[in-house]
Amino acid sequence: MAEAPRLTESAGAVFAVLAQAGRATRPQLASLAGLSKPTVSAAVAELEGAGLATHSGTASGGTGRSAAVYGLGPASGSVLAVDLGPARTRVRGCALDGTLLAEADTPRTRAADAVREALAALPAGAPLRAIVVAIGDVSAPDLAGTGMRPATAKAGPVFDAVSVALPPGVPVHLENNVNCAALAELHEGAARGRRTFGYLRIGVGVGLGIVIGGQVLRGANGAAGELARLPYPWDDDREPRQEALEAYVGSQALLRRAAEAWRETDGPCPRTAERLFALAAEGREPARSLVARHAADVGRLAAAVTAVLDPGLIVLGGSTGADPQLLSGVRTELGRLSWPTEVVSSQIGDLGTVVGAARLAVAKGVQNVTEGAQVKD
Amino acid sequence: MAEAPRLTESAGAVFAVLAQAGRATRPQLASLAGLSKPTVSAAVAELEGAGLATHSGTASGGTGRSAAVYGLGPASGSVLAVDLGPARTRVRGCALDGTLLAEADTPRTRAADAVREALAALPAGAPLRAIVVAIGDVSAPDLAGTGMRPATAKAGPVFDAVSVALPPGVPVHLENNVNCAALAELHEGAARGRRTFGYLRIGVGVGLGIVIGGQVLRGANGAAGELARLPYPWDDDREPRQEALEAYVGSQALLRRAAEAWRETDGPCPRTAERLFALAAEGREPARSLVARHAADVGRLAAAVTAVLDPGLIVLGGSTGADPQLLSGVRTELGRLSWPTEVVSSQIGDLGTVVGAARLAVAKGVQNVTEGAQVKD
DNA sequence: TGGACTTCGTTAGGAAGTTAACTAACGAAG
DNA sequence: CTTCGTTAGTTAACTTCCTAACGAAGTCCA
Repeated sequence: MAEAPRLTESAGAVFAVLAQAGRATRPQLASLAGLSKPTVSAAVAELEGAGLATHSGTASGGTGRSAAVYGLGPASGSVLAVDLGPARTRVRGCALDGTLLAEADTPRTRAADAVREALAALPAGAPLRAIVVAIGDVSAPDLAGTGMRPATAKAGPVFDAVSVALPPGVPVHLENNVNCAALAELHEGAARGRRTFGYLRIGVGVGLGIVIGGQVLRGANGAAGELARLPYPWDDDREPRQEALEAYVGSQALLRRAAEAWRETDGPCPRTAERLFALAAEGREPARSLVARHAADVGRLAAAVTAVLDPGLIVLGGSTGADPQLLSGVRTELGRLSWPTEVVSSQIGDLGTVVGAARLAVAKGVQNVTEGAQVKD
Repeated sequence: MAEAPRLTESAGAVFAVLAQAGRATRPQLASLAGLSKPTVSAAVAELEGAGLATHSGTASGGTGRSAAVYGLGPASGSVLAVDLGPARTRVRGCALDGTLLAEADTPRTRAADAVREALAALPAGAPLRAIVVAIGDVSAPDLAGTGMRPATAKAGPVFDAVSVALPPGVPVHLENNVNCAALAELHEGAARGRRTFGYLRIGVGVGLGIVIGGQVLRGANGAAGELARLPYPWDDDREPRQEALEAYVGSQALLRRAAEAWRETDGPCPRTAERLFALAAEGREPARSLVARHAADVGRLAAAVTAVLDPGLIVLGGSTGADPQLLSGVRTELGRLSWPTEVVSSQIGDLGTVVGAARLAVAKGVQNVTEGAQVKD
């Protein structure tokens, strides 16, 4: 790769806000970046020269002279987001303004194919600036040196399988899938406009994505939000066991309790959480009481989060957590136990993880441009 | 008050690092503030003119020309820290470099006297730039408008009693006492050099001060770290009750359990937690097993914190929590349940709260100088 | 069609800070 | 006592960005 033409500080700032806005006029860029008009003019000229911005039409704002509109140029390049989900692998390629450029979706086993497919669909001439891989595991610094690796064996093999398909020389960032989904809620979901909130995901397992001041909180071991480790059961005369909480509040446990509670007269016992919730929505017993009970359990989980963080907002997500049937039960239990805290359902479904990973990748990619060099971490 | 002579940005930056360092030469200021020598020279001249800095001797660094040393000037003023503790009220007046200028300590009932005493001992000519009041309560914005007030009735009356003694026109900041103690550990205690940790205080009640990236985390309601609201008891067949945890793990509960476990042959039953710990230190039963049990309980509390935050370090404080006898038991239980997390005992005793409040007040005071105006929040 | 008005973008002058080079002051070695 | 190396502080030229003012290019309205 040729000499990276280092940008001046103001040009970097303008590029960052241009990427965020997608397309903008010079006066808009000036106000967004907090710079003066002459400085923005100079910066735009610089970006245009480097191919990082292009003139893309004009905008007439009713009265007055019409302004030139700028968008990202071809040299700005793209980023890649990979969600190594439990069942499917989802890949997205995006421009630095967040535009979707390529998409792929395969079964987990064909993860590398999905990556190759998406890479092939990206524009060839421009640089790939960052890769974010979302995994259902805590990640740790790679012992070898530069990169990151999943901390446990859980996500290791799939990650390795995908790694071989990734182009060399591009910074790869590992991120927890719940954290990614939280970012998706922050940017285009139920937590838009917030600076601090918790994204509580309830499905087969439980997890929490913490956003404080617009930033994901990762923790010293990248394990912040790993609620499965909350002490449970916990009472004067009971010893907590490791990971017992997940076995209790996860969807497996929900189905197990359904099997126990179900009578012959209740009809066929549901095999999936979705089916159980559907029956509950029809008001059928014992589905309804099981779901109500589940809501109280989730409310307690939320109370544990609130007791520590007091985030002000909790977004419920995940295969069982996102169901609006839970909302009132969760709110009641949380209100009973803890601080006034808003509770809403996720607005983004299964795609949350890729979407959030793409947001993160875009942010890394923009950093890569504005800081001129490879971005570490 | 006369026209506040607004400082230039660089002079403000230099003042901030000078306050932090206490005394420094111009080259030191340049490197600390990240400014060039000429700029620092200009800034120092500006500060000296405003009385915010004074020449205070020279430092010869072995070889080469000896540099002029500067310290804070008389116009830099002072700040006040007030700890409204459950038994005693502690007040400290400090210069903006942290130097202790005045100190007072009275029973809780004579809080206003302590404030007046300390105020009288502060230099008269210079402005009082900030007041921080530490209380054992969550604080909320004052309904009247500008200030803050304790959120519940718990600390309200004492706060009002102190308020009348505070000079008008000085920004008052309320802060939770546990958060203050956490700041003390951060700056001059067991968490020195850390950026993120949790300060777990166990005494009559339980509380957690959270420091992330050197900043105290307050939460949406100022209630972050109010662990008393953790769901407890919690099991498949048990309903959590509000505030039940504090009644269980607080020192009252410890003494209640001691009374239950004590036999005639064990000698006199201890009336205070200190006495119980002393007996345990001698290896006497049942004190030893009660303390061991308490350690496991604290470990579970720590595990709840770790599951949410993964802070990497937990500092144990408070009347029972700070006892080193707990350490190994807490570490064992925490290690069993959660992530690798360092656990150490507090290095600062009862003074932690005032010391931390003073740190906070100094920070506010420096902001007050560099930003020229009243600092809100 | 031609002001009147509004907004865009550029030009000119100034404020603030940086680098580079120079002078000033101090200690130690000859 | 001089000389040399080292560090402090100043001066000068240059960079970057801002404010202010002006010319350019639109819309609105008679």
